[in-house]
Amino acid sequence: MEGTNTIRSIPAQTLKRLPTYLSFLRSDVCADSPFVSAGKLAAALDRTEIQVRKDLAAVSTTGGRPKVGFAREALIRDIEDFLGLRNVDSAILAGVGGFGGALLGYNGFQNCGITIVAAFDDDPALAGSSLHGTHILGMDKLTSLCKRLHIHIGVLCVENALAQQTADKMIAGGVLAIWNFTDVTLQTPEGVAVRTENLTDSLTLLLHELLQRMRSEA
Amino acid sequence: MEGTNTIRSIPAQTLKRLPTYLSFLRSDVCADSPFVSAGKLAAALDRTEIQVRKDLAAVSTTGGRPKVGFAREALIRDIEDFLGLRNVDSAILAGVGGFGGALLGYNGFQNCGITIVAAFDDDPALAGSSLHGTHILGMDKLTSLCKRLHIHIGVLCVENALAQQTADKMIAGGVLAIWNFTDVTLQTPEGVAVRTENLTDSLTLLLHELLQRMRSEA
DNA sequence: TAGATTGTTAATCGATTAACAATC
DNA sequence: TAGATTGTTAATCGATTAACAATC
Repeated sequence: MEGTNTIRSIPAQTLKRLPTYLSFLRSDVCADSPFVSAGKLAAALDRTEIQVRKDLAAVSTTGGRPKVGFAREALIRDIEDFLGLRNVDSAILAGVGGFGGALLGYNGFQNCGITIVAAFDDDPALAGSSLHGTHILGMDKLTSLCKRLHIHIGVLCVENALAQQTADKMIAGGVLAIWNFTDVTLQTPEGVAVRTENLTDSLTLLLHELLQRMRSEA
Repeated sequence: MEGTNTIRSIPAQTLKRLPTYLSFLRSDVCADSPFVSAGKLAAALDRTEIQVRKDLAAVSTTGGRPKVGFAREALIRDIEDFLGLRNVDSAILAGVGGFGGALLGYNGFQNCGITIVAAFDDDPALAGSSLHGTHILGMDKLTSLCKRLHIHIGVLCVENALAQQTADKMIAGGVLAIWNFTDVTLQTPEGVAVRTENLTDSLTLLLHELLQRMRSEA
């Protein structure tokens, strides 16, 4: 119960919003002043001021100054620390078709301190080539390479039918976090973190919203 | 207050889970039997049985049969109806670089009944060409084409810096639903539905989870 | 009948919002 | 001082879970 090393725990919903705050704080829109108020963040991110204040209170170490706001730089550092960023890490990517190929050219990895050290694909025509500066290897090399280089992050962009087995290969290689771009709900052991970007589900929800609006308009 | 035409309203969190149920029900794993139990869904999708039962109760018109489960086909139809799918609709896509290009080859659109009728890009080298069977036009044509063809859905894949202004063009053309693949929080009028796939935020949360697990392991 | 499964009502839990106090 | 903004405590709201009844 004692000790300062305990990991602070914050509401799950607050956690989800932190990256949004972070990217806004880092953006040009904020760069003009060394201070940002909760109200300004709220307006830009389309949330209530009270919610933003509470969220920031949960992670800010220095707190804000009445009438002034939060020191931008300090707040950025607090959020980064809380999220555990500022760690450079390596990752591999499986499935270079369509999406996977596009992701190899995605800046976001660098912004998050991630380097894609290799990509894998079943297509023999691709093995040996490289894309956006990343080498492509056969899928059979995935597990061993992850083991050898102690890779903990895998990006999964294969077809749905291959999703589970490819995830299994990653896990066998020691991967602990999977960024899942397939539409499959992966079955993984306890220790493995999975984040699924299910585009089909997401599009479905957008269409639902559209339809509702068109209905209520009629 | 009276009348059967009122739109049923369900919890927001239930709504979010419906597409997941739907895609599982449609999948091969379910095809062997005409019935599915809440327990089976729960196990496959990593949720509690009680939650699934409550969610299904909210949308199922016929209800389930004790000891048997829900009729698969009927349940699929109920969810589709509720979500307002089974409407064919047209969409346009802006920004054919990286992601946008990959999305043009994405099956999910057809599965959701969406046809991408045109793509737009600022790069003059691309205008006039086509990719994955979709014509690419200059960005200046976006608004007028949307108006002319009564397009209501826009997919936004341009660079962050161009995000807002491109969204504005879509809205000027009558687009009512934007699928946003940029990292920008768009400012849009009331009537417009926006769904943002902020990959950077999502990756950030995955890294956070990874770090927490590695910490607690140590 | 017994057992599996659905369906519903009540209890708990967590998140958001509101109200207000504190401070520069 | 007055006003803007933060910070905290209490009230409301919604979602999840638990308990149990209903049914094939």
